[in-house]
Amino acid sequence: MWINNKFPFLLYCNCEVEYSGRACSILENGNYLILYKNDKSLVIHGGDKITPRNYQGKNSNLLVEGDYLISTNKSETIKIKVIHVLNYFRLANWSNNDTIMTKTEKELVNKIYENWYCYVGVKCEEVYKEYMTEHGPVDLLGINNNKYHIIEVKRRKCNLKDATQLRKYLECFENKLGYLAGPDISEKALKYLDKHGCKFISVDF
Amino acid sequence: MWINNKFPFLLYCNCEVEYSGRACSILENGNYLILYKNDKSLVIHGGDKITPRNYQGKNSNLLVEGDYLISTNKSETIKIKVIHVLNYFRLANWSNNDTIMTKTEKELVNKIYENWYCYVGVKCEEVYKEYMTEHGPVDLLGINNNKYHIIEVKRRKCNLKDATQLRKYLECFENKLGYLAGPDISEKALKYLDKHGCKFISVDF
DNA sequence: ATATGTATCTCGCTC
DNA sequence: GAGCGAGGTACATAT
Repeated sequence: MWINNKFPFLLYCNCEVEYSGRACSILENGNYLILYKNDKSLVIHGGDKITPRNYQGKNSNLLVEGDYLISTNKSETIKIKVIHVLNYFRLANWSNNDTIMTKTEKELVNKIYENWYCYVGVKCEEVYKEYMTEHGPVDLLGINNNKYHIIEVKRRKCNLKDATQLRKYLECFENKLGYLAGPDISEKALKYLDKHGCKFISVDF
Repeated sequence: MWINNKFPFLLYCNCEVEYSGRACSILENGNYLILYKNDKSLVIHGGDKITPRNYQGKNSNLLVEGDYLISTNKSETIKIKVIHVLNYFRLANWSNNDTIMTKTEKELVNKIYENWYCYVGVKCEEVYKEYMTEHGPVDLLGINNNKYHIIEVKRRKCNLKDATQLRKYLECFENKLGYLAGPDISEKALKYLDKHGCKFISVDF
């Protein structure tokens, strides 16, 4: 057989792919790159784009039936008809290290937290990070004289969706003022904030 | 040199990766799989997970400087220090075909559109798909006796975010009734709908 | 080019 | 396991 049960492996081949599960899809005949990883996740990459043509999450099962590779995971199935193998080898000692990120949302949250008055313009007796509400945790909450200052922080340009997310949190308080904080904001989002008496805070790295 | 300027190619190697751009990241030394595709996109895959450890969008530039691979795209830079090449070859005739999907949100929208009374329970003189409002297009809008029936459709289980999205659209109308439609709904989302006088419509493939 | 919304989102975290 | 939010989201589409 052209495949053994050793993994992780890489298979570059001419094939066709059928998927059925949450959705359904067909990938017509062509040359694609198939990876079966350490965590038993499966990805099928085409000649362009970053995202795979098809995939299966970790702990998927893979078995060979004649010329077919059959991948199953819960109620999702991928059927690969392998017509011609172009390249096949084990990816020995493939590393599972993760990328360590900086410039995260947490950094921006801390920046506002450490320089509260500078960004919010109101001195608060109490300031909380990740304050839990009925609708989930708010990034920042400051309390001044029984008035609640609620801040939703984004590390990228804020959009309309972010503004509505803020509003969701505002519903949890009575005497309140809402803020959306980030490096930039879209016009629609700014208008929405204005309309609902909320403010935008410009904060960057 | 261990690399020529032919692409698309595949490189399995021991390396370290540094990224700087919208964010910053470091990937410590290990064995990773690097793909440079037809569209000049770059992906660096680790031994687990579906998503790449690092990537560059289409039309990125790639050049070799000694032992370093330098990828640039607009203001984003990836620097790969290649310590040892484990495998390297061209991916000749790599196909750019896309997966053809079925069971999409559009199908569900059409299903409700075609069987309006069956799902909504109200006969409407006018029914529109993708009806444009100040806050963007609503999936479905039905008008009956000057009352507006607004439906937000999801192909998967509906959540709280979906319910708040619906509410955003409702702000654009006066005499209105809101609906969230999908195969299933989370408890919190259902409670939220209830609280705001909206309904859930169960629709499936 | 910018803006907006979807995704078999994926992934991590919390309950 | 379900639910919720972040993401250098990526990607398609409309403007």
